[in-house]
Amino acid sequence: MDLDRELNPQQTEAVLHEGGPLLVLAGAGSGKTRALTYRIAHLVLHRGIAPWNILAITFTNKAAEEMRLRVRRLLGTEKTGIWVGTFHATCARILRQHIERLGYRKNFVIYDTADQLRVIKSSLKRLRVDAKQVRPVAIQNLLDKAKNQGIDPALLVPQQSPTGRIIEEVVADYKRRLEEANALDFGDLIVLALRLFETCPDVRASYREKFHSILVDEYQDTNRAQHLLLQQIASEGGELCVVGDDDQSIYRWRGADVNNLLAFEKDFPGTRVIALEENYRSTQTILRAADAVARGNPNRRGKRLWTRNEVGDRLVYEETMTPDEEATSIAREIQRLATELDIPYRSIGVFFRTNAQSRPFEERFLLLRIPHAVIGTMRFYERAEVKDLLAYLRFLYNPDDSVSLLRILNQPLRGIGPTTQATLQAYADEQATSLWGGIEHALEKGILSGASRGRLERFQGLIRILNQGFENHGSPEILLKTVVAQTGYKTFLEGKEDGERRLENVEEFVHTASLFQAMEEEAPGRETLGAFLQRIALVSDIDQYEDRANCVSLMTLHCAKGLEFPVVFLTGMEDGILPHQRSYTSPEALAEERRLCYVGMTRAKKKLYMSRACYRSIYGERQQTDPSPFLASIPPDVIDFRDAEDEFDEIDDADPIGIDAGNGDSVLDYGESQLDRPPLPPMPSSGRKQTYRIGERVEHETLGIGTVRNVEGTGYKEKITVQFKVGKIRKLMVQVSPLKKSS
DNA sequence: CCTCGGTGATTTTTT
DNA sequence: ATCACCGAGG
Repeated sequence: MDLDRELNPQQTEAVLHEGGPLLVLAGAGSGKTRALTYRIAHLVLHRGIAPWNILAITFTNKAAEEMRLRVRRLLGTEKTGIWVGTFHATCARILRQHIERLGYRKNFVIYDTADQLRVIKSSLKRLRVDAKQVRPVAIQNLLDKAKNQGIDPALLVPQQSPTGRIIEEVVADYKRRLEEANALDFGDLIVLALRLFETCPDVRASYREKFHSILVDEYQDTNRAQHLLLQQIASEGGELCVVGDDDQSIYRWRGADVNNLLAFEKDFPGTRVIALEENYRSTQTILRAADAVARGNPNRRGKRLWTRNEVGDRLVYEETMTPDEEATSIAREIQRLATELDIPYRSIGVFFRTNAQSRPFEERFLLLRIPHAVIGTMRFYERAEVKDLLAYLRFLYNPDDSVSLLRILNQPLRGIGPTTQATLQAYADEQATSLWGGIEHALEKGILSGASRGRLERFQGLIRILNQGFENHGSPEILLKTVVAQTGYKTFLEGKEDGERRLENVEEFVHTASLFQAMEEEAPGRETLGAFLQRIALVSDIDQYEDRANCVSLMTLHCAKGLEFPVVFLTGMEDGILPHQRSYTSPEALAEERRLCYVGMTRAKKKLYMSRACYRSIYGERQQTDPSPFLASIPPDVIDFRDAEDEFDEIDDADPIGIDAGNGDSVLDYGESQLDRPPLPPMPSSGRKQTYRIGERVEHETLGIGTVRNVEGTGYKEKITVQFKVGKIRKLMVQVSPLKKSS
């Protein structure tokens, strides 16, 4: 390991730093992963720190895997003993050891978002609350928000609101249900680890001692709870090193708080700050354009990213009429790149803001036979058949997991339907036990009658057989095979729609289990199953993303974080799509959209394309679009305007629309481009401003008070979408509707 | 108990 | 456009 030759001075400094906290501000493509892995290697090889005294936190499991690999290569050994993982995985690992100290049983399961929603819905039902009155996702958001901040969800229940009491009850019931099921949601993993350290000083002390050296990647995307956790385990004598980039903070909606990064020195006094500003990834042109976009935001730490790379090509911006044409045009360009320039498909990334935008690309690419992979849609473990089987495993691991039990009770069908389930649930509630506890109790006491009793007994018998198999060899693979065989799951699938495909998924799942088995070193048993389930609960699809196949990668901007491609297509550069409609609710949300744009742009190494469709269907309704305001920030001399129609007239009286954070002299700095112009009649040259803004309150003669959700068009074509208090959503023509502004 | 069709609501990003 | 939920009929 030759530091001087392989690292720049700032990276070297980050690697060598000893003692107090270290904050590395690492711009896009500045080789931060390199610095991090070298730092780890240096700790072990030259400073005599034992690998098991090192904790490295990454943002995704994929990043963890990669770091593990790189560290292994540097250290030259297979088993390093270093803890590398996401916050969630790390906390799960800690809790697996000590959760009994918090009154939970050791065999806890992890509830994902869907499981969480099931619990909330059943709580609502139990409390006889109409799901329309209190939306389940609203509860879910509240729970999430609280746990991300490390506070009790009860504290976030709105006190004034008429539904406050109900929400309070649901939140309390949710908590009870999860405890009863011995289940933790994602937020709990962090919060409970935090509580473990707070309430058990001895445990905390042991981890403080263990983790002499802690490294955290993507620090800008940590939330409050994670920050607190770090404060708990980072010891005074130890070394804490965090790496991040405030310009790439894109998970605010998930509770991430850039202030963790911005105010790091305040929370950890004596911090040394190092900035990595040399970019090794992109051309000068791409960097210049991206930097200009980033500058549109206030409150940045600010940095000067530079590169020794070539100037490179200008960016290409293209407008088409529809998303289909956008996809067609990009598909053709990709073909051209592949044939004329010999660019392999795998070096091309196509990004979009929302998953829903991927469809036209998939269709076009399929048609033109462009090999492609959509990253991050319909995760494997979310497919019904996989979830079913997983539920069996989870239930066998933890019989109190009622969500899983409810899923498998009648799957495959065995005549234990909703009615029976409700009866059983009511009985279990009465007995203050989990659903399975209630069922066993009911069977024992002979409370149930006739048919359903027999069916339940048969189910109980099945579970007994499975449990026996589990005791004999707890290997997930064998257990899974037993489940499939004993339940007749394959037969169950055969008749169904898409049966073939689903059977394949079952096979694949079994295969995954066998791979997992092969990785484990200990003899299979309860622990193995627990570890297997935990892994499944915490991996996402980007983690599975393998770039060995020569495919064009289609993904959302969020998925693209941390990746790079020689050629990038940034699509849907439209106001309302790239700054997403919903981000107009707050300046912070809007700033995040700009960062998202920045992240997308900085993924590109050589070529960056941006595009927009002038019309897009939203809610299945065709709407005109405006160019993304972010385009206005890009200096005109680095961008080529390519027009599908190839007509290019000047507009003289156009008003810039939306927020204008640009320097005002961009080619793209007009509100509407040629293609927007309606054929007839021509727009009047005056009165083209929008008179309403999103979020404004309005009063309608018959519909009453409402809030503006969307504004489209200007002048006599101005239309607003209003959500009225009475619950209706209406789209109204401003000029003709009996409307007035209200306060 | 299942399937079908209508209804209404709902749209960001995911550990 | 798509999905979840509900009630009616098989």
